[in-house]
Amino acid sequence: MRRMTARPANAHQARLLRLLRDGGPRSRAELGDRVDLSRSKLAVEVDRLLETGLVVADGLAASRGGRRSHNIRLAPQLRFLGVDIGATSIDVAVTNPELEILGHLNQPMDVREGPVAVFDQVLAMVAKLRDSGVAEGFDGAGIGVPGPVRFPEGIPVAPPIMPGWDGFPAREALSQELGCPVMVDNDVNLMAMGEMQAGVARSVRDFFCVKIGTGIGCGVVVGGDVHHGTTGSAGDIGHIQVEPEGRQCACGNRGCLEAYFGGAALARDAEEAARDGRSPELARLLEANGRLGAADIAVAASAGDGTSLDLIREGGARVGQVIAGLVSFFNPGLVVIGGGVTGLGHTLLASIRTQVYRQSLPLATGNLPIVLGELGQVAGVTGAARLTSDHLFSPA
Amino acid sequence: MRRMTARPANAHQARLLRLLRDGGPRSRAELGDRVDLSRSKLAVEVDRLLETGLVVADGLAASRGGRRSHNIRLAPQLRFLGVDIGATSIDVAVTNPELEILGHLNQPMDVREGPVAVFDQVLAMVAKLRDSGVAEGFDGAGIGVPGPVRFPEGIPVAPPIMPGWDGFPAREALSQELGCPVMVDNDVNLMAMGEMQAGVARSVRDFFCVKIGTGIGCGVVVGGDVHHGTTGSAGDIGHIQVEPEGRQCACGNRGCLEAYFGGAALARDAEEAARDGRSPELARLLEANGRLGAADIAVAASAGDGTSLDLIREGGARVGQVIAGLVSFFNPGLVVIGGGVTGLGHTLLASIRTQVYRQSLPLATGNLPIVLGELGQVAGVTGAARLTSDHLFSPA
DNA sequence: ACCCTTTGTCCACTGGCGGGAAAAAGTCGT
DNA sequence: ACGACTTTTTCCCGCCAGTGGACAAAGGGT
Repeated sequence: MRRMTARPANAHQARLLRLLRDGGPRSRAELGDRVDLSRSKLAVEVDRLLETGLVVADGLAASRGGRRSHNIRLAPQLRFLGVDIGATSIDVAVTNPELEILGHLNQPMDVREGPVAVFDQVLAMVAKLRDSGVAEGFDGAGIGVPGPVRFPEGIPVAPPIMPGWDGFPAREALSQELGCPVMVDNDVNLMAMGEMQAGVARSVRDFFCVKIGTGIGCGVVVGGDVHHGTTGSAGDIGHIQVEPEGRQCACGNRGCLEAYFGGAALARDAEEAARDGRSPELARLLEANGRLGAADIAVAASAGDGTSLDLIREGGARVGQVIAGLVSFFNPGLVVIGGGVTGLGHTLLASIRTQVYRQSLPLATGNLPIVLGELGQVAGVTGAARLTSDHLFSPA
Repeated sequence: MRRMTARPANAHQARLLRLLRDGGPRSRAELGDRVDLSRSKLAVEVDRLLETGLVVADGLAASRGGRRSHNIRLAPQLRFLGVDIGATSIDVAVTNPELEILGHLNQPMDVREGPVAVFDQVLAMVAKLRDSGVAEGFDGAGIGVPGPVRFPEGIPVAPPIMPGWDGFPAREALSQELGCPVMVDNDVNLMAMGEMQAGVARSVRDFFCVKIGTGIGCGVVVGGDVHHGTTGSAGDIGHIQVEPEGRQCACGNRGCLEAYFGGAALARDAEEAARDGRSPELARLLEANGRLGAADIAVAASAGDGTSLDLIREGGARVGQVIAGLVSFFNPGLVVIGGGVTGLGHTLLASIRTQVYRQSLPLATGNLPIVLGELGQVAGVTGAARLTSDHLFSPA
């Protein structure tokens, strides 16, 4: 089970591996066009990578009109594991070396049941994926948890919605179980990495990624790297105040963004509207399901329910208000909206956009796309796989 | 007048030059302790630097008990020029290679008079400094302007308070006049670099620096580098909304931070209080000076004037409210407050701190110092000198 | 067929770099 | 005051990685 995957010996090799990961198989010559190495040097480094087994030669490359050349590709049996632990569910996926998803499972689970129960569940899901034949062992795993993480160590710190996780040595524990290197980060940061790897943020170097799920968080990318902050809590925007002396929030303060928008607040508002009789549509859904969530509001809204539309618009305006401030501060090249509420779709997006474009200065917003994430449920696991592959594909 | 200063040939040399700049003269052996180079390699690189004239040998180093060694220092005749163009005044300073200020001039000047007039004034001040004998020519110059700058090109873009500067090729123009390389950046970014070079932010890698002068801006430092953002407008926090449907702001929106605090708003509020009869103290000062500024409010406040204290407290709370949000987002290791209103001192700081510590989560604020800048008026010019020296001390 | 292009391989030369040894010039103990 | 020991600088040799050119292999186009 344990698998000691080789690591590149130098920055050149690391560069080549990432090129092959992100651009797919190519010939030596095409690699040479991309890196600034002499032909001899390139040949030497590729040969060494072939020796370690990290890459293999296969098939002929498309001809460019001269001597035929063989393609070089990452060893096809490499497997990365991506785990995304959300507040209320777990995603686990296996990818090939190019970070394409080969198998994906999702299971509801409350993170508050604690690290032991959650990790048992994760391991069961991993076993199931393994049984399905997509992987035998893993060369690296990335885990996203819904709270701040002391980054290099991979240890959650003071996570508000994850009692029992504080200081839990997640990285160590899982590394033992899986027999491969493990990287841990905040789930929102991984979503950002996912969108950077395979989603809307490809080739954008400065952006942030707002995830609106049960809570609200934000992954910050500076110069292509995730910004963790001094204590690993960067992007924790759910408790920014949007209303002085506003609603009581679970964190103890008043008027936090999360007290107005995000899964929990939205559900509460919707249920209130259902019981008040303000929205017959929502009342009907509440009757049917026993409780309401973002998905129900989406349904009601698309059925033309005014109350639901108002809830989305008001929430979007609140989020937009916060984003507008952050855009002024950070001047990103892109803002990505993701998470459970993306089902609210264009109503939400329009509302956010209106607010941001109205409140920020033209220089910062002039050419600023605000878009929904492309990857949906696989953003987190893709980012997790990318995190661990970045680690594996860096000089030892 | 034109001066072609040599540049380091590789990253090792650049590293050595910066070590000598920031740590002062040292012997070869002490340099060897700091960089990971073999003795031979180090000797070769130092010899080359000696040949180019960027460094010189002088005097004996403090003995560590063996063969005596000579100190290596940056060529003492190197001179950097730092120019800080504020909204209402210009600072010009000349530094030695260690970025210590040898001569400093300050002149009031309204930036709205346009780039030509301002640059004439700058050149006059430079000439005066040159006449005073601190420098003959310059090896590099850094300029700070009070508005967004397209960074590598050194061109102001759409500066709200600087009509006539949009697109003005500041870098080119000044480079012609001074006969040396010129770097241009936002004045707030330079203040941040200054505090990082010689002030409170030494050895802090992630922080931001809020400058409250006529306007309000913020320099953002990530991993030791200034973050410019996609269009160069990162840190433009003066127009973050702090009050929905609040006061009309000059930018066209309502409720901007700058409409409540910062030099202009503060002066207006103070004059209003003076005329209302709410503050006899301020009325007296208004009578005496014809108008009021931050300094007058500081005087009144320290004389115990309640209205002035309230103004400071309320403004501090508003700034604190914005900073609290940014702290949650960015999770810095330090927040520096600088600019013209630092005269308001501890009343202001206390008010900001209260607000930030109350509104942000403990994980982000737990160990977060919020302090006044150390460098005051020389922060900008020091940062400007650092900017240009960083440029000069990087591989060609 | 012939020529040109592209790709892969080989090899000799160069220059950088590490580290040993010795020389230079101190400190410190006796 | 002298010798032993340290620290620093300088010199020098050998290793080896990387460069770039030559050459071979294997196509395409005319």
